[in-house]
Amino acid sequence: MQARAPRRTDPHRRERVIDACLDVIADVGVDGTTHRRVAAAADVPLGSMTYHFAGMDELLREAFTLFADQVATQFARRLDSATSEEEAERAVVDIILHDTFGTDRDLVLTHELYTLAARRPEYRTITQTWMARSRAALERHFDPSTARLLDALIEGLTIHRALDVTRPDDALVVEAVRRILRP
Amino acid sequence: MQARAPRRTDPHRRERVIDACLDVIADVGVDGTTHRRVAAAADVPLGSMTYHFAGMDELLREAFTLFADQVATQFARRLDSATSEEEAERAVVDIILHDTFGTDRDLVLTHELYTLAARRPEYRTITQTWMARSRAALERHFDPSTARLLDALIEGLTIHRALDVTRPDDALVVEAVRRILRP
DNA sequence: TCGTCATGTGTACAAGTGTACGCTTGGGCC
DNA sequence: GGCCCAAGCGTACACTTGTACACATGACGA
Repeated sequence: MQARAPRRTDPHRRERVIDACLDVIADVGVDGTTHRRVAAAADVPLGSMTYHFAGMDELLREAFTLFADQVATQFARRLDSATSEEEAERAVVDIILHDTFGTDRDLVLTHELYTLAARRPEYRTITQTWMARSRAALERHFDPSTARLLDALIEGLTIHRALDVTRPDDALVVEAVRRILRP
Repeated sequence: MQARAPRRTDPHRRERVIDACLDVIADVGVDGTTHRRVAAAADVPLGSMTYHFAGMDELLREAFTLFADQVATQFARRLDSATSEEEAERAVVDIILHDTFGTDRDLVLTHELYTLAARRPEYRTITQTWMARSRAALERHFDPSTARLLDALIEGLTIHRALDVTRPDDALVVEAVRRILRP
C-alpha cells in the first residue's frame, strides 16, 4: 500500500493539528499525548506530524502558546470593557467566578502547562508572557502592587476551585477582592 | 494469618520504593516515571514493583499521599508554634517566602500532584485532605473566611514564584497578608 | 506532451513500556 | 537433618512510542 493522493497544500493543516493537540492534552494529559493520537484527532496521517513539526516539543510549545494567548486575550478584553473602578472590581469577581477558567478543559490545560513549566524552564516564557499580559490588563485599572495581589488571588482561588470539593462561594470571592482593593 | 518476621529483605523496602518514586517524579515528572526507573532509584529489582504494588497508580497514590502528608505536617507545625496572632501572621509570611515550598523539588511535586488531580478525580482526595489540613491549621489562629483567603493567597503567590521570573519581593508579601488580615 | 521535483504520506524499526508467570530461596516445623 | 511453601525475584512477551526514509503524487515549466 503506497501513499494516497496527497491533498495539495492546505494552509490550515498546521492549525488544525495544533487545535487537535490541545484537545488531546485536555483529554489525556501531556504524557498521554502522542503523535498518533493527535494525528487521529486532527484526521491527518501520522507522517504529517514529523513533516509539520520537528518533534513533540515543538508541537506542545505551539499548542500551549496558542492556548495562553487565547486565555490572556479573553481576560484582557473582559477587563478593558470596564469603564470605572467599580466595574473593574465586578469584572475581577466575575472572572474568578465564571469567565477565565469557565470550563474544565481550560483548567486542565492550565495545570498541564504549569506542570510543564515548573519542570522545564524552556516553557516558562509562555507562562511569563501570559502572566505579564494579565498583570498589564489589571494595571490599567489598579496600581501595580494591587494588580499583582489580585493576580495571585485569582490564581489561588482558581486552583482551590479545581482541586477542592468545597468551592468558594460568591460572597467569599467578593469579600476577598474587597480586602485586596481597600486595605 | 500469623504475623511472620520478614524473611530475607529489608522490612522498609516498600517505603524505600515510595521515597524513590517521589525522587523520580521530581526528576522526570509523572509521565517519565516508570517501574524500571523507580526500581533503579530504589536499588530494587524490577520484579519487586509488581510484587509490592498492584500497578503504577497504587504507587503514585501512595507516594503523593506521603508527600502531601509531609508538607501539611510541616505547615501545621510551623503555624502551631505561634502563640499570638502577630506571630501567626509572621509565620504565614515566612511560609510564603521560605518554608513550605522551599525547594524546587517540593514545587515540582506539588504541580505534578495538582495536574494529576485536575485530570483524574480519584486523586483529589489527596489534595482535599491536604487543603483541609492547611485550612484547619490556619483556623486555629484566624476566622474561617480569613483562613480560606490566606490559603488561596499562599497558593497563588507560590505559583507565581514558580512560573514567573519576577518574584514577589518580601514587602509585597507582607502587604498582601496585611490586607487579607485587616480589611 | 512529458519530465522534474517539492510536497506530503505510508511504513518499518529500534527503543522502551507494564505486567504475568514460573523459578529460586531459605526460615520454620517435623 | 530434611522437607515445605510462600516471599520475592528474573525474564519473556505483547504492545506502544517517536522518528527516519523511501516513494507516490500532481503542479508546472519546456
